[in-house]
Order: sequence, then structure tokens, then C-alpha cells
Amino acid sequence: MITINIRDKRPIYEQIMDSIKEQIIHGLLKPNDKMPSIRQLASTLEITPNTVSKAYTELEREGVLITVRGKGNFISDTPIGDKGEKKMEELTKVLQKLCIEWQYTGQTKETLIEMIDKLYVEEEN
Amino acid sequence: MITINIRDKRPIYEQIMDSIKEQIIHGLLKPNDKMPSIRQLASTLEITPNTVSKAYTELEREGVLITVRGKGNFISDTPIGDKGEKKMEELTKVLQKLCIEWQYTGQTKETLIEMIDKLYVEEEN
Amino acid sequence: MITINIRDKRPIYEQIMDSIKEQIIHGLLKPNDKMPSIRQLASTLEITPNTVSKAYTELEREGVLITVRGKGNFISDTPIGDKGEKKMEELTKVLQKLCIEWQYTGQTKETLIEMIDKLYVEEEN
Amino acid sequence: MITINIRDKRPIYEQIMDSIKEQIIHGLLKPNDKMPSIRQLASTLEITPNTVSKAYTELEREGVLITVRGKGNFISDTPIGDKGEKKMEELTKVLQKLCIEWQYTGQTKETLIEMIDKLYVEEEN
DNA sequence: GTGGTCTAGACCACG
DNA sequence: GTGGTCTAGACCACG
Repeated sequence: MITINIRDKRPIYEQIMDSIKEQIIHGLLKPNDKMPSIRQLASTLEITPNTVSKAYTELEREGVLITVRGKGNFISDTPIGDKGEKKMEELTKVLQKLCIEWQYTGQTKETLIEMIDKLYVEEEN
Repeated sequence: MITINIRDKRPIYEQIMDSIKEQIIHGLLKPNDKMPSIRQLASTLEITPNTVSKAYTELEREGVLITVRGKGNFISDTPIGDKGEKKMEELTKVLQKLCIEWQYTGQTKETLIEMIDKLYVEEEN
Repeated sequence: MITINIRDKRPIYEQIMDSIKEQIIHGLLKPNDKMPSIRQLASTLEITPNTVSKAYTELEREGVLITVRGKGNFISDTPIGDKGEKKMEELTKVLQKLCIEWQYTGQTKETLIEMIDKLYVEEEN
Repeated sequence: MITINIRDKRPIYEQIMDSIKEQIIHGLLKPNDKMPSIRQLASTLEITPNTVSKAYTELEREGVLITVRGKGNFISDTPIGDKGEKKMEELTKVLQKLCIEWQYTGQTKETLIEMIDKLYVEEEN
């Protein structure tokens, strides 16, 4: 189930993207799975098709989805990984900021790693 | 040195906040240090005083700066920590999203922790 | 009706905040009610959108309003209460000062309590 | 002891005024008591004489202090009370706002009155 | 249409 | 000199 929350500060299209990625990581969506159509998902989430479209387009650009003309949108079957150095740089910046904020909350590196242990889904899953 | 980057997607006031926090974590700014005045920093960064003011106000709300009327802004001397549960929840969400994105780039939990080891500033620093 | 008064010593954004809270307490604004848009209220009050924005932003931070991107601002439907200990400390200080001033005007504790009886809106309203 | 706190959001002159009024209410300063000179208090509090002067002037206007040319400043011996309707109106507004904020924190009228019982210094003191 | 950010100022209280 | 508030705009992302 793809979910959004209007109170969330993230834009809706970003929430959809994040939600889909979570499902993939957790194995609830698998390579070549067919995604709901733009109109269908828009209707389910009670939002405008434009927003779903933006999320799908963005995910295609990231290589997460494949759009097949007249067929619909599918989960990409290209192996996870090698999604570009830019993405890595971006994530490193997010990580750096997170580390700073984390320390600022008075938490230690150890509690951060513990948290990651809980959150990180092993590849074998 | 507080720096901003026009290409950065983060709003300027947020870049200023992050920059100051980094300086504090790395010991370049110490408790009770006087910050440049709003106008001074605005002039240095070639932005409007309003934007600096927003950053400073936000930092004061977070307990990072102390604003003294007619005197200026100072680095808070309250021990880092106890910044509230809300902040922790917020950070956990960011961390969760980061973990997902990280896996999506094909990286392992181990490389994430290695990266943290590099980034996280030990308490003794 | 949200009203401001130029002669009032409180800043305009604070008058707006107080005015909205009053309306809520008196039941004239209810949970999930849509607030006028920033531009709309600014135009009605003949002030700049920035000032209304400041009031709304502050109210959202206090949990009084919910800001929904592209939709507008709404009265929060989270139950009143649990607004944090900090707020309570703040109010206690205001109360302490009020008590002192009250005594200074030659009034007794009893007249203060009478006044509160008049002002305090019972839960059933 | 008259005290000020630079972190306090109230202007210093106002803190001085409040502090003196507290002392009077609690009987630590009595009618006709001589106040420290402007320079003396300024030096004790490590602030500029201008600020103390403003506090004293304002207190004189309120009838709390009496300035005697060449002699200094004294606590007024006019009975507490009858300090004007304007003051009462002002206090009522503060009280109204306090009531609203109080309710907003989820507190009841009863806890407000309890708090007043603790804070209000009986006239006989 | 909606809020968020920013510009380039102004005036004010406080110290 | 300092921060706080406000004006009267502008441009942007999002929906």
C-alpha cells in the first residue's frame, strides 16, 4: 500500500516516491511488478493525476520504474545499485547533516549505529 | 567561516544554520562566542539581513544561539543535548529514509557505518 | 472575524495569533475549519502577506493550525492540551507578574479570581 | 536584591521594574526606603546608567517611586491601589490572554486558581 | 491558487 | 549598534 500524509512536510509526489522505494526494499514490490496506473493511484490516494505522474516520471529518471507505452509502469528489473555517483554525493551530504544534528541532540555515534541496525533491511530480505 | 552556495537546494537560511552547527561541532565556534551581527553577516554573504535574521531566530529557538537585546547573538553555553523528543523523531525519519536510499544505491549497511565513522565527530574533539 | 488594532502595543502578527486563538476558544473557529489564505487575510487586514504568514507559521509551530501545501491553513484537530512544559513555565511567569501587578493596583486575590470566573470559558462551551 | 537576566526576553529596564515591584509586594522594600542611586545600581548590575534611569523614571510615573532632587529615589508611601483605570484595563487584557493560553495548554480553571493561590501574596504579609 | 523564500529597504525599542 | 517588525513587492515549488 502506497500511503501519503497531508501533514507531512514532504511534497506529496516525494512521499509517493519514498513509499514505493520502501515497498521495493522490503520486497513487497518486486522487479517487473505492474504498478497501478496513474489515474488509478490518483483516485485511490484522492489526489490529482498530475502528482502521481510527477512521482512516476521522477522514479523512471532514477531507474526505479520503467514506463512501457500503452502497457503501464513496472518495477525496474535492473539490479539495485550503480545509480550514479551524484546520488552517493547527495546521500553523503544528507548523512553528514544527520550526524551533526544527531550529535546536537546529545546522542552518541553508538546510538546512531544501533538505530541503523534496527532500520537497515539486510540484502537477503 | 559561514558559507552559502546558490546552487545548493537548501534555502539560504537553512544553509546558514547548518554551517553554524558544523562549526560548533568541529569546535570552530565555542560557547559564548559572539556571532557576527545580522547586518554584518548579511553584508558578508551578500544577502538581505532578513534571511540571516531568520537563521539566527531559528537557531535561538533550537537552543543553539542566545540572542541578547542590543548586544547580538552568542553561541549557547547550555550543554548539547536534551533538545526534545520531537527532534529525535524527526531525525529517525530522516535516518529511515536515508537507509532506504542507501540500500537503493546498492551500498551495504557496513559502508554506511564506515561512512558514519568518518563523519561523526568524537566527543573528545 | 480576525481583527487588529494599530494602537495596540502587541505586534500585528501577535494580535492575529491571539485573535485566532480567541475564536477557537469561543467556538467560532472549529477543528478542520479552513482559514483565509495568507494573501486573502493580508488584503482584508490591509497588511503585507509576510505578516500574516508569520502569524500562521507561528500558530502551526504551536499546533494551533495545520498548513497543507497548496491547500491552505486549517484549524488543527488535535485535542487541545499537551502543548509542552515550556509553555506552562512561560505562562506561570506571566501569571506571577500579573499577580504582582494586580496586588499593586490594590486589588485582592478574590477580585482576580472573580475576573477569571468571568473570562475563563467553561469546557462545555 | 534586584536581579536581571540577559536571556530574559523582557527589556532590562522592565526586568528592573518588575524586580522592584516584587520586592515591595513581598515586603522587602518598604515605603520611604531609599533606593540605590542610578549609578550605584547600574554598577551593581553591570549595565549602563541609562537603563536604570529609564526604570526609575517609569516607576515614578507609575507612582511606585518618588524622586527627590538631590536626595535620591524612595519607595512611595502612597497606599498601594488606585493606580488608575488604565492599568486595570491593561491587566484585564493580559488576564484574558493568559486565560486563553491557559486553556490552550489543556489546563482547567481550577489549576489556574490553585496556581494563583500559591503565587498571590496575601495583603497581611 | 497556495504557502515558502527572498529582496531591498524602513522605522522602532533597547542599550 | 543591535535585533524585531513591517512594507511592498518578486519568484518558486506544489497541486
